[in-house]
Amino acid sequence: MRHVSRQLLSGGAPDVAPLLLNKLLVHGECIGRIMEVEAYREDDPASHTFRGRTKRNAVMFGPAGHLYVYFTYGMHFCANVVTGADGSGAAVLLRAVEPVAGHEIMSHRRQGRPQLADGPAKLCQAFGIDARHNGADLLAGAGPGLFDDGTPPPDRPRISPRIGITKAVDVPWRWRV
DNA sequence: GGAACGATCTGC
DNA sequence: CAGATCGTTCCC
Repeated sequence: MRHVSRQLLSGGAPDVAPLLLNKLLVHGECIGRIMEVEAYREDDPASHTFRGRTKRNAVMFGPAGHLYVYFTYGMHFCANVVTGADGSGAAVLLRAVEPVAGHEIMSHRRQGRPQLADGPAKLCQAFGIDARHNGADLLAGAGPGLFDDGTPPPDRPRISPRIGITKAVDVPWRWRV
């Protein structure tokens, strides 16, 4: 199994997002197949980068292949794969993965709840992803990684507007298997 | 300095 | 459907 290529992530977020479906998120013994994603980019009112670079969103403006982790609602972390050219302020939000391995530890981290990773904050909790992983390189080294096991993205992913936002609510940048 | 608000989840 | 809970952002 090999890392996803940096090249694959170098395009615009709405182009890259559907290509991440069926890729594998790996962290420690936990493995999950990506089932749902959303795209965000700099000219997009719903994006954290819309109002320019800040300390919080700096990673999104960095090179593709790094992890942008943000804290929200006072208690949740969400994880994004940074895409596009260095300086472009775009990323793909990981909204859901299907657990492939590490069910036991995920279930423990999720306090026995049956839904392990079917939401952006739930998957971070299940995989033990938090602020320490903000900026991590997903394509090299230890820590969380993004892998390709040869499973292609779906030919006809479900496409719909993004969830939980209040701006650009009709932009259809949500893809799911 | 202060207030408003989340790319959410859970339990009622 | 409302409450939890706090860092970030924006406005005064």
